[in-house]
Amino acid sequence: MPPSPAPGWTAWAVLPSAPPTRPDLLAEQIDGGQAFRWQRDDAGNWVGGWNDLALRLRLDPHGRLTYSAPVALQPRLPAALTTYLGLDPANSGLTDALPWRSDAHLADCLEAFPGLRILRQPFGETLLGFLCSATKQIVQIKQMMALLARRHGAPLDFAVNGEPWHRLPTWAELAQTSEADLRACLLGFRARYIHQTARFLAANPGWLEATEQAPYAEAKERLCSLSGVGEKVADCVLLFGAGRLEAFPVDTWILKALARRYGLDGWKPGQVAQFGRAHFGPLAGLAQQYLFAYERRAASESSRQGKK
DNA sequence: TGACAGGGGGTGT
DNA sequence: ACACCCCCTGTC
Repeated sequence: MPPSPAPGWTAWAVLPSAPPTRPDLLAEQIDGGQAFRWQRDDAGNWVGGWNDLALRLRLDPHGRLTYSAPVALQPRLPAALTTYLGLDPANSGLTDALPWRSDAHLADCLEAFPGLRILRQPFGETLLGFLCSATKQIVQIKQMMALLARRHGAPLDFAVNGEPWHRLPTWAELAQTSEADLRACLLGFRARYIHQTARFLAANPGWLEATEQAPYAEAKERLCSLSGVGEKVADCVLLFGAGRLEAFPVDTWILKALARRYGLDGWKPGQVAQFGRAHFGPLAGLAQQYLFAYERRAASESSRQGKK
């Protein structure tokens, strides 16, 4: 039996809470390593989602962010989208509290990516994404997420590029999935981490919710007790999935960025993290995202130049 | 066009 | 320090 036809999508509507932006900044915002579920559709729009929500995004000719969603989801938008994109009023103007006045490099980064926000994603989905991230690039992590969703996540009631759209599997669903089936989603050695974490979460109802609510230090300690979660992954989950802007994930990009821009050659991740918290303050995670974006762009520009 | 390294947004031992 | 898995990318 053929799938039922996809219901209609709403007309494109402006999201009033989003300041005008540029295509490259929108790409950095939703596809720059905070989230792994956004892709282009046949028309070049962004398509993505979280939980049971999915929608399309594009900029209108004035650079205003517009969205279109399956009609059934319309009542829950734009509030959910505003929160997801980190555009709630409480998050406005936070960059001004960063020490850019005394840090010329940070000032450059802020200027290069005006309006960049920390996303506010579902906690459990963020954990899944970053459990997959070890020694993987964004494109590969997105591939794992897409396979996990297609094979183990519930289909939602609409199609993207002619394919039914699936939400990510819940942790309860992952607990029912064999490690071999996870491996088949190109997870490699990460399959065991996810399998073990899923079993643990299934055996400890409420544990994830309590972790999300806990104070930063306690939440990080709890996350680090999970299989496959170290300091870097824990900080990513807390930053991008719980709005903890004090979390300062140190990955190889940040290691390189601080070595090069702040003279921290040879410093170890833990030392760099300590420097970050001391130098950038309680919003260190926000600063981190700007440094990260800046360093990635610099690397891609120099590699493009290096080619003939 | 097709192999073939090399390396990749870490964690665990 | 290394292994872990294995896909992507650049290169020949």
